Amino acid sequence: MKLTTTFASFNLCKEKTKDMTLSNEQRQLIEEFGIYQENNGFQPAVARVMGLLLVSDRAELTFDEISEALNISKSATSNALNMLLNTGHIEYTTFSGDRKRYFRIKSSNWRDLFEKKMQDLSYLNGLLKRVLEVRNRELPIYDAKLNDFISFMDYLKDRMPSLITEWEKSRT
Amino acid sequence: MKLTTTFASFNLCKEKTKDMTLSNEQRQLIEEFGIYQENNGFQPAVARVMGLLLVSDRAELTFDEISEALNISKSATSNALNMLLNTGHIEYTTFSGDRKRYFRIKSSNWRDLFEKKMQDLSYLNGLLKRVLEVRNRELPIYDAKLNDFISFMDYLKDRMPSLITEWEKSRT
DNA sequence: TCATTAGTTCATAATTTACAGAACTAATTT
DNA sequence: AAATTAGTTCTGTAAATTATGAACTAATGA
Repeated sequence: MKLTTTFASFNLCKEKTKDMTLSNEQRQLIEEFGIYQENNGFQPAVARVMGLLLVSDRAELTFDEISEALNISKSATSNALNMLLNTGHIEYTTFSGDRKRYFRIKSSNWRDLFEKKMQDLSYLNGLLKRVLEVRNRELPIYDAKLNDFISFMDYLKDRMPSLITEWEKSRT
Repeated sequence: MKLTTTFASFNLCKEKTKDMTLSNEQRQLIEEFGIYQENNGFQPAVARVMGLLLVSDRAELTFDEISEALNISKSATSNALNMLLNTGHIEYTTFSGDRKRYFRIKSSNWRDLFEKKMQDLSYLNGLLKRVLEVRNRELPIYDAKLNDFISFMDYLKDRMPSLITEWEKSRT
């Protein structure tokens, strides 16, 4: 364990009031969120980094803080951060006179995440439409059931913009 | 390659008109759907079995037909079918005087699949609510953004039943 | 000029997974 | 009683995944 807390004499923008110690609930939640995101196709370490940036009291963390908080090697940290940068899940800020990068969850992340889930459903729907085209069932009942699902997905996609508008109105 | 087409003299319920040969488009679609379902956490072979049962001209296929059509071993077939039975994605019928089981995609599968996607979002939302509870951010803007997402997910969940009703009405 | 910082890249080790093949079972048929 | 059918279960393994540690780079600081 290394002491990382430094007392810089001037501290303009970086919110260094909080230190990095995580409560047990925070650690627990990082793991649960991590497993959730593993199931969404993220590598374990990548998923934990997302979790840490999400539950940490500090919104922005440095490379070393992440590496130490999660007890993962520098290479794993490097790999995870670049992964998340490339996929647009995180971003970083810098401060003049400080070589470190401060990583945080991208603010647009939530809307994007939902957008992606919808696009995923849309892709599935495209596949299912092709299924109807290529298969040749004797009984029309099977196609009818599949058509129902496709139709509902299309309906949902159509209604989504107005749903968002309604939601925005509902919370003024 | 083995000849599997048998000409039973009486053929009451089983739709044996079609044989099992798959077109190139069908094979292609099995792979694409397979990859899609791999990304949803299914094992490759399991995902291919789902794909086959989806795109096949025959709605119901036997163990051996599946094994041969996909060129996977009996153990892989057994494992895949039991997996899919346990998770409720497929079911089977039997016919008296025939020891084979005829596997097909569960008819409720589409609604269930959508239901599951929604439950997944709901679980994520639960995690994010806990995130707000355990973390202690200086700047309220971060919590506000997360709250927006949570709020929209809750709204969507509330509206879902009425959306389904509206959709049903819209297609009479 | 030497040391330190903030990472990156590479080779490799440790797991994990996903399947094949063979041996097995339990029921049915010959 | 022997053979066949319709699978299941077990063992081994090839391949893929994931992370580590060490060596490296490029910039800054003493």
